[in-house]
Amino acid sequence: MKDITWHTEPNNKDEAMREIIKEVRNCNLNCYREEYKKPLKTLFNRIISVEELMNGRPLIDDWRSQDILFISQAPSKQAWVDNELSSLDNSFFTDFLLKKIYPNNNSSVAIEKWKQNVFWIHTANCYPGKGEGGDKVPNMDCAEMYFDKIIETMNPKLIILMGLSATKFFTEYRRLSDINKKSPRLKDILYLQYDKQKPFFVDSKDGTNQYETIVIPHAANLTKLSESGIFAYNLLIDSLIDGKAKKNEYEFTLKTKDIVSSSKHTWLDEIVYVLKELGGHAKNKDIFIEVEKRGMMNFTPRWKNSVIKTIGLHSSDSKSYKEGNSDRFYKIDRGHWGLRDFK
DNA sequence: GCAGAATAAGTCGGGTACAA
DNA sequence: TTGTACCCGACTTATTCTGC
Repeated sequence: MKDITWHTEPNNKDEAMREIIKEVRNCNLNCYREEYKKPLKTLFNRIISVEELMNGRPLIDDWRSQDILFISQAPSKQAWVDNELSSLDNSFFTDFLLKKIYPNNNSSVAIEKWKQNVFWIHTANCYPGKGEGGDKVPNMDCAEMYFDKIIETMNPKLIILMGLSATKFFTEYRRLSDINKKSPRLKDILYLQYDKQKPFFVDSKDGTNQYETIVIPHAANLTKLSESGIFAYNLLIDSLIDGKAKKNEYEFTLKTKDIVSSSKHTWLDEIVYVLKELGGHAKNKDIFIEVEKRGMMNFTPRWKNSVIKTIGLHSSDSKSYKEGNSDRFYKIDRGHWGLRDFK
């Protein structure tokens, strides 16, 4: 990770943000230019020439003292050549999102409200070029240069990460809460958010601050959203919608998952619980009585063997101990076991 | 490029048999 | 009664394929 040093006095926030934007717009690294080899056609049959692509400039939102930070992958080709955040006038915004967030306003008022609240940046500020399928996935150079500067200076109330590319910078350095894998799939991130039924947090670079963060899937296919994708958009709309009149104003229905009932209660869980109940240690006979009394488990004809086997698998005092298992129990005597971390 | 489906490989928990 | 070995099925994770 590149070293970034950026210190901002709170009362200089507006000035500092404008400095960052200026720095982005004046960037002369000319990334991805080798990708612009032939003209490209847009969805509406507009032909974009190589010269137009070459003349594009790094694209970043204007500063209006917004308090929400929205991060997506990269500018579209038309946004790039027009040097305008096209997203502000595409159908996803005007026909869907803005209508849900500002149901009582027309499109132009809704867009203006959105612009006043949301500061929009990309993982890459330049158009990354066209790949075999869609646009190429940008590298992390821009993100590494600017994300922390912007977050630390802006101190946003909420961060919205749209699509896999936007999450990559934060998962790469384990800064998205509850995500321990280095490159998780977007699907898994969305499912975890759905499972928790609440947003994530992104840690600041120095770990002293946390920013509430919602991850949403790319909006290209709203009709094919998974349940976790629908939840993500509900969470977003719920967070952005103003005031208390927010209920029942959007179409998605939130289905609450019964997390408790889906979590599995294993023999290990049961034995640990029972040993705690029995004062941190007990003889097998007493463990059996307590387990039977609780009636939480599946009692097969040989269930007592399962208890003994499970203790052995999780005790380095046993020959059955399996390397890599948690070492939860210690042997006091034959058929007499204690719980290691009992206090 | 992205997401979902299908498939393969690996891991874990549970059940049973049997020896000490 | 206790401890261990073996087997099986369920679940998780990784990889590949396919369609948009």
